[in-house]
Amino acid sequence: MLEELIKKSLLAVLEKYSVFEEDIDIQLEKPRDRSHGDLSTNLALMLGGRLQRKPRELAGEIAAEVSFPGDVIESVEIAGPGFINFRIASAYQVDLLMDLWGPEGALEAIKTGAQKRINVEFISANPTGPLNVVSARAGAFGMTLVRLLDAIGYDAHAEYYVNDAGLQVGLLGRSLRAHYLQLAGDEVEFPENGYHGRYLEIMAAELMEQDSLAVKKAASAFDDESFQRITAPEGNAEDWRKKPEEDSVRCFSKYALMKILSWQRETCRRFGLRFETWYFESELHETKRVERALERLRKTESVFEEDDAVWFRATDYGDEKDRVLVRTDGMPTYFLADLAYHYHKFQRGFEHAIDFWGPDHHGYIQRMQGAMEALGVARDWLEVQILQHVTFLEDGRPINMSKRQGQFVTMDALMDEVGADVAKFIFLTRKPNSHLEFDLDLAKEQSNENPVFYVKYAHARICSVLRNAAEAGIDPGEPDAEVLKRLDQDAEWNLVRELIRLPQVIVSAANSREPHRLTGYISEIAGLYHQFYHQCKIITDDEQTTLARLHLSLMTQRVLRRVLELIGIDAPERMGEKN
RNA sequence: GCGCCCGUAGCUCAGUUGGAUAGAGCAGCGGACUUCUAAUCCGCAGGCCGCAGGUUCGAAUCCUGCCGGGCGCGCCA
Repeated sequence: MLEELIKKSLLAVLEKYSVFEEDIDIQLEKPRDRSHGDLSTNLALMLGGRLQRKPRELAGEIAAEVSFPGDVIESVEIAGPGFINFRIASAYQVDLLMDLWGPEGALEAIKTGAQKRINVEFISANPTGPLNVVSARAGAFGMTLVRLLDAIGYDAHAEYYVNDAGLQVGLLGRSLRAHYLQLAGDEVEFPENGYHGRYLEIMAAELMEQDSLAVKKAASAFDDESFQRITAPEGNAEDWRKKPEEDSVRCFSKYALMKILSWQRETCRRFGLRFETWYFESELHETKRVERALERLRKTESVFEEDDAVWFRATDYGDEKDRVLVRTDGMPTYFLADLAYHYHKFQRGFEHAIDFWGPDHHGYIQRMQGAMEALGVARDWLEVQILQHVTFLEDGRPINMSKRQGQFVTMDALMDEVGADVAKFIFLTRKPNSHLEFDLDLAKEQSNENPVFYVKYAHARICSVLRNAAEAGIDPGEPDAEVLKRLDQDAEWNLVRELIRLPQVIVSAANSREPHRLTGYISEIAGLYHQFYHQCKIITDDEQTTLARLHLSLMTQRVLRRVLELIGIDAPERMGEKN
């Protein structure tokens, strides 16, 4: 690593001042202003006070004495109040660039994850309706983070938790049943707080037409292992209708759950989300994991009974209040099931777990981590990322997204209107913890001005240049260091300097859980390529120049593809209707 | 009331974890297509980084207090 080398060389000089490695954390950073060199350190400023020296003077001495092996550093200068600025030799920058070309694309060096297994859980929406746009944002973040973690050498596992055992599913069945009975002409009272979504009306209408064979067939959509436990209820809606209310509701619930999960899964596929596991809450109950988790927790003396309920002493673990585990009616709370779920996640051998939650769940973090701690799992084993809400604007006005009102923007509608790629890109331009305002009209009507096209266009433009080269009978072959070293224009080097940042961008995006750094990075790359394209004619009469610029184009293409792959966006060969 | 998040150009947001003259896109104004794709590029204009203190060589960034906005504070999930 270049930075390590510079630090080592600086430390060698610092010994004269009786400053050693353990005394100081040398910081190297890329200056904003390029005239300040490629890398800069503030160490003279940091040491000035301690050594009773003027920082600028000190910087001068250090700069004069420091030396580097090889021809890596071209120049060392002091500037400002005492910064020491380094200029990296262009030949060395070309070497760094070439590292990006191999099959691992210079990423071998950043694979620090040691194949540790990390579970990344996201979306986990209630199975009570189609996925909405909040889930879309979570999907874009979660899936990209999984790929980022894999890229730096972890074994990341995408997981979706299905709350199929709670009261909401019963309410869903009750609502579907009410819709159905209404269609069938029965007098029914709609359940209090029931689901009024149009999708349930449609589902009820479909049910009118379906015989038991059709119902069974609907279940066969689930072929993969995660969904083995999902089956269709026997018979058809007419049969269910005749049953006693409780049995009847159960059948309608089962059917609704099955249908909605098939929608959700299809929507995820369409959005490019690949979950390795769909984990069902009902399985936790069936396998007695909920009870066992409670038993285990009881042994820790952080459980007590009061008012006929069972409580977790969450206040001992940093929470504001103690929390109920088992309600007065003997039913476990969502919290207990969820904690059993996370404990099982731990038992399944994940060394770390990352959950993406909505902002309304942030008050839930303390009790969850507290309970895990009580069970003997380190507090930071579970990491919770809060994703702020998305406000969708249509006609300049926010859209009400309450499911209960039956009026919300679905993820499918979003993909229909703006496309999956545009949506993903926009979601990933903001950091997780900031609110996102998504103007639907702007995204679909003025989609040419969307940043995602800017990046795609840069990629397509490169493809076009390469096609033209091929047509002119030029075969650039593989990028070559000797050829690239002939680059001599500012626009070319601006691009080179940015391209070689790829590894560190990936590392920082992964470790900070901020995938939005990727979109910023490729927007920058795309911009620099467009500038280069305008400033430097690529295919010229000069064979050497042509070759060097084609190689630079190939490198840019490689980097754009790599990052677009991480985000899950298509890199088109040419721009057209579809993009 | 308590807790968490946010406040940066007219709008939407970045700001490399404390660095040098605070950036980009959109909107506005002015330029560049006989050209390897103009879905692009170049230029201009736009700022009390919510306010006030503090920490130090140095603060949009860290600490404290206000102001303003969002969310949470269930034996719901």
